[in-house]
Amino acid sequence: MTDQLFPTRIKNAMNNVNEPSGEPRWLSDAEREAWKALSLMQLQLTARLGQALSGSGLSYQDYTVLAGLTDDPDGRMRVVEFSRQLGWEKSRVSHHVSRMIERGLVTRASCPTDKRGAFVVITDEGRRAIEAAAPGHVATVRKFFIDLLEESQVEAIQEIADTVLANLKANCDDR
Amino acid sequence: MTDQLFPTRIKNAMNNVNEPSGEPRWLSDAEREAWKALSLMQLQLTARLGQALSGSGLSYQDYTVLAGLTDDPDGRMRVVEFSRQLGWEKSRVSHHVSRMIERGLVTRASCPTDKRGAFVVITDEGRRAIEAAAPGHVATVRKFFIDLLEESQVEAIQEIADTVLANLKANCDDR
DNA sequence: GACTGATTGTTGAGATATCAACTACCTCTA
DNA sequence: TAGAGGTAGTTGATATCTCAACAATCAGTC
Repeated sequence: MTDQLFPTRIKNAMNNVNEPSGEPRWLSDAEREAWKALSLMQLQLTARLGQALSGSGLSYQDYTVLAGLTDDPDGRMRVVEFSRQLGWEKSRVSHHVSRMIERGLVTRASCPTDKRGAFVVITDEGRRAIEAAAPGHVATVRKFFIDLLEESQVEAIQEIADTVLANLKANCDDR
Repeated sequence: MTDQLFPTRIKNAMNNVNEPSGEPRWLSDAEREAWKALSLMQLQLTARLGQALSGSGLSYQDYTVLAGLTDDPDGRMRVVEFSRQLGWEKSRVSHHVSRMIERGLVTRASCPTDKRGAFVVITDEGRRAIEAAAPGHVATVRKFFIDLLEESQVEAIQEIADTVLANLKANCDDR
């Protein structure tokens, strides 16, 4: 019916690299709507999580970084590892960490085994900040996401994401 | 085992508004991992879609806007409607449209029935741009997402997103 | 050891997004 | 019709992200 995002109405395919011959396989309504709904959900959800955190003085991104650090016994993590785990560009990690350093939430430390490397280390202040924010944050995630879903749906998400991520990793370079 | 993002290690809950009494209900490993994987998937996927579009001169955001416009018979859409459909702040829509106007992809038009309102209207050039980009984009969405999933998984996504979005809408204001 | 190519992280410039005003208009009520 | 409160959209300042370039180091090979 509607053809937003992947318009079925557009029929004059030009410069079509991936489907060099003939008509491309357009998405069905169901496929298109599912992708749209998922994108919208993710946007609204992260916006909501961020706004619920606002009282704590942490952004959702700050929280994510600090949570990553508390996962390590020594409260530290390599920049490159953040980049991978969060799906952030390395420069994004670097810039964001710089900002967090200015606020006293984390520190940088050099890596003894790889002299190029740098650790991000959580400070006491950073630890206090996430400890204060965590219960409220988890409650928000529950209220707006987890508690709305059946266990099977959580499993479905995991399976889907794993499949997609594995495929992305397998095709890192090619277009 | 791991406790990233929602550290089970953090036990000293303070300032906990949402769970005023006692220990918060932390997320299980499965719940935490599923949410993390989903977030990562979305990030990597949109990054990949954007990078696949790069040859066309359109960003993923540009594509999204143009696709929304081609969905309308007159190739136009209200700013407020974009805001809702894409989950963008209205100022984000406004700024982005301004940039697209400079590139000749869209225009603004006043709304006769609501004099506060503004339409975003696709131009011929905008139409040419998305027509050129669409087949490749759809192919990318298929390659990295849709074609990897069973029909039942697409349905599951739709159901989950609908549930979550409905709940978000129901709790627009309260914290 | 020294060369080559890849990896790690930072930086600065430019692009994009958010936030808080602000204007203009609508809608409802009296 | 006037007023009050809400909605639509823009703007500018600020915050954040991306991209390309760069320096430093690593890993493998000769």
